[in-house]
Amino acid sequence: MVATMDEVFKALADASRRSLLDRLHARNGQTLNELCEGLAMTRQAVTKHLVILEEANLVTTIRQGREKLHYLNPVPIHQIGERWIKKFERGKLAALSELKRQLEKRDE
Amino acid sequence: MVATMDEVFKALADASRRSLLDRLHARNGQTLNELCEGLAMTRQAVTKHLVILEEANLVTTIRQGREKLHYLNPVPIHQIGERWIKKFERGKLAALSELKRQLEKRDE
DNA sequence: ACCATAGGCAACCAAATGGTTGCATGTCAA
DNA sequence: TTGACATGCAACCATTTGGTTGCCTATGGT
Repeated sequence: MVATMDEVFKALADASRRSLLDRLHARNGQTLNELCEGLAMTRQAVTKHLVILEEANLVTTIRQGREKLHYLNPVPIHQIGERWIKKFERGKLAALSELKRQLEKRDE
Repeated sequence: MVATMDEVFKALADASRRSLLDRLHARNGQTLNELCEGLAMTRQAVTKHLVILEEANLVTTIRQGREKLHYLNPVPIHQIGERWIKKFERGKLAALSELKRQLEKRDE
């Protein structure tokens, strides 16, 4: 349950998994079969992706009878933004101007 | 040179590569050998990681004599934040309250 | 000119990844 | 209670990944 940031990054590395998050973002609380619709993948492949997303705490599930409802948990995504991306925003301009300076120096 | 968002996500998925970005963030414009220092990895392994970071446009290099200087390019990181993460920030509260509602419903 | 230094290239390897098929289990409805 | 439907589990497979070793090339200093 205590997903590491590494698990989140790894979970987000796959386009199919990002697409599943997109689908849940469009409509939350879908069943496995609903999430499979229109995908060029077997149900079992989707299950595996969903397990990885669950382990990264990006998706939470609720069993309801024979159905399993999948809910997007945006918190880890938000944390990536706060804890990781923002670190690189600071000094962004400084880094770029230094790069520009070096690129110009190269052509002297 | 036109790195896809998929390349960026994949590049960020590896902890060693994120650590290399951290090092460049701490001190920009390092050589390959400098970036290797203190790492439990051969130089060739680091080279491979740097190639992946370059292909994702996260790192730009300048050849200077026999040295190759590596510069962090924070733009793709910023774009992930803008184009991808922000999408999930919207409706974050809505998603969480819906999840809470469902969790409560489960226990009835 | 020579040698140490910085980096590049290629072959190879084990493990992880993303996918499949086949079968088992659990639940709802007639 | 029986069948259809929703999901779970496990074995298997090809490809990708992250790493290694060994050798080659290029540049700078003495």
